[in-house]
Amino acid sequence: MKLGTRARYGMRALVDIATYSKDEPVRLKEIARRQNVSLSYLEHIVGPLISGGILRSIRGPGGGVSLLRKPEDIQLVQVMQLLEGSLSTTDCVLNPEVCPRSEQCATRSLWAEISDAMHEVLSRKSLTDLLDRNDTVLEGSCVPQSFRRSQKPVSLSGNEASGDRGEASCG
Amino acid sequence: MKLGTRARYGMRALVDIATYSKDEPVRLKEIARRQNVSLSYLEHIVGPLISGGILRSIRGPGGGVSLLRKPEDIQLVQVMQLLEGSLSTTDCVLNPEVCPRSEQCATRSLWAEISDAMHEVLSRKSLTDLLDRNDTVLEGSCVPQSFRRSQKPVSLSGNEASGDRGEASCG
DNA sequence: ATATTGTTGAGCGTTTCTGTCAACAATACA
DNA sequence: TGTATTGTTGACAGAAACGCTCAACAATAT
Repeated sequence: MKLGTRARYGMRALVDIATYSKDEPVRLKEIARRQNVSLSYLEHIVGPLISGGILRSIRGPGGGVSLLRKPEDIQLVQVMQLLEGSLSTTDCVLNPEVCPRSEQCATRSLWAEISDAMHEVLSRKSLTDLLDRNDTVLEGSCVPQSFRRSQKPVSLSGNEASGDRGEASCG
Repeated sequence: MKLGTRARYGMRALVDIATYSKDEPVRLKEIARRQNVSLSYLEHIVGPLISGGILRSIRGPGGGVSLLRKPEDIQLVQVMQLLEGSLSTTDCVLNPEVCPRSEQCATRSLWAEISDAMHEVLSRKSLTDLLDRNDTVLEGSCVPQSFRRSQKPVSLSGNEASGDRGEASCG
């Protein structure tokens, strides 16, 4: 039940934008730099937030992305659905017809309750709830997961293509 | 945030055992048949439940698995942790030290709240809560996900090794 | 002994995830 | 108009996770 990088990076990007976009849009390149995410990847993460009506984008010099609504009007449940897709823990929760046993299933209601619990937490929250904390220190970040797994990734042929960033993700 | 088959099959196996093991243990082969899961796979799913103290196993003829405690004493939160591992949505929720930004992270507390919400639902529930429903109809089940994806799995060289089971999972 | 049943680890094919690259579209500005 | 800048999109690739099978093994009953 671990979240993917899309949800984690995407949510942090939103916080970043809300923090640094006072009147002008924020360049993706800057978000990528501050959040230690590759620009190429961030573009794909931000895409759904734009088409989903959370962000507005402006191309060309002086362009970037900015919030389409005020932070208090951005529901995190919508953000999560755009970033991660449906929040339901099984397909049968949302689409009972995919399973002939749905009506009489002993476990389906449990999966539904778990899904609802997550949904409820996110329904109660807006982007503002992530900004209340006084951590404007968005620069610097976490050791990426790959660094925590094996003792030595060894980095064959001295390739440090992703390692030279040094740190990237986590929360 | 979809559950894997381990959680789904494992939970259904527990319900199956609670239903069909009145005094004698239940053979894995029978659970596998009723739940439409392969025996080989079920063995691996059941393993953690045995080592985790949920199930007792007896080898040899007349053997099988049975509940080590009464259903009302089996907390679903423990079952889930054995089947799925930690319920936390990110590593930093449980181990803040994996991430230097944990203390000041804008998003970490959100991930923690979601994790807690799931944890709380499962903490309130025991296996009994899955047995209350009068669906002893555990036989037959769902169309496996692989059947819903492509139109035709095609089954190269007429191999129906897993296809001849016809249906398997879902809830 | 032998058949039965659970236990464990290795491994394999597929899918998903994470991320990169390249071509492209739109805009600002000279 | 042209050029640099910025976002948009799709194809793709490597890595990891997932789902599952197989085979060797251990324990038990008869």
